[in-house]
Amino acid sequence: MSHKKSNPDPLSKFEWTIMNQIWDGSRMSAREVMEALPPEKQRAYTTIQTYLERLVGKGYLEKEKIGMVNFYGAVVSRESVVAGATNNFVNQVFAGSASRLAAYLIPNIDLNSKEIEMIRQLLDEAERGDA
Amino acid sequence: MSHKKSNPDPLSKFEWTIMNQIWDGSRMSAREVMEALPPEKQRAYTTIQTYLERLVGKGYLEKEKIGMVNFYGAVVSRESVVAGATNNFVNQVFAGSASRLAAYLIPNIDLNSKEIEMIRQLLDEAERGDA
DNA sequence: ACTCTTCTCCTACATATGTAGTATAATAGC
DNA sequence: GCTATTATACTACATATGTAGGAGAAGAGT
Repeated sequence: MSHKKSNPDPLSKFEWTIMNQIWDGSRMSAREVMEALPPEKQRAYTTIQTYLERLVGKGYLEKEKIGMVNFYGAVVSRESVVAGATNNFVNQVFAGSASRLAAYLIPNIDLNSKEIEMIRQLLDEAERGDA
Repeated sequence: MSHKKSNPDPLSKFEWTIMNQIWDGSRMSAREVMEALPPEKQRAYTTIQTYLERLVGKGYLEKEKIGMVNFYGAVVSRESVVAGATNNFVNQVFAGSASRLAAYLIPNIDLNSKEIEMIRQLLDEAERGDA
């Protein structure tokens, strides 16, 4: 199998911010998204609306009007978008070598012992080739 | 220690392409950069020039004119830029959790046994707290 | 019914990014 | 010395991204 259905246009910085809210929650209105944003990411209400509409245009969200209000829900899974973005990032920054990224990452982040255990676990599985 | 000297403006996609060439090599002219680019990244000669100049403007490159020709060299280390970009990326896409990124990464990339060993090694060191 | 609030829809605009053309200067070959 | 090549400096322009204002509809409170 190798037909990787490619996602829509890549997400821009603030588009990620919006999408993260909706993926964390579910179907949300502009107001709800706005209220869920942390203080440093607050924007004008109509700015949120603009992004929501652009994301519909790009095929990331669908809109459903209930009464007077539009609700927006994700139509692409976070997983697939994250996968695509990670790939792009690795290509851009680590010249395609994900293991180079891993090698960079591990010593440079704070991992607690539980996380370290978890990663060991994953490595074991990767080694055995469990999918 | 906590004064992280923040890099200039973030690099855009094609700016990364250019910077990677220069980091891979060293001081290069526009023509040299152009010739070093893989076929799918070929652009008009003046496009390369434009990027080089923008990168000087952003503080990533310095320009030295030798005879008629400008040569461009990096003034920020690849490491620091990669570090910054990785941070931004992790924040954007993995909501700040690098271990979540690791958890995503490990099962999703092909690691050969040498790389797996290397990462185990790194985990051991991280655990012991060797800097 | 009138007013305040809160939506939606549409429009606008600055800055960033991708992409390259033109005019002009220097140089290398005949 | 004239011509072809190649480099620089400057200008241009489309699309993307960040950001938001205004007009007008709908509903809430009195």
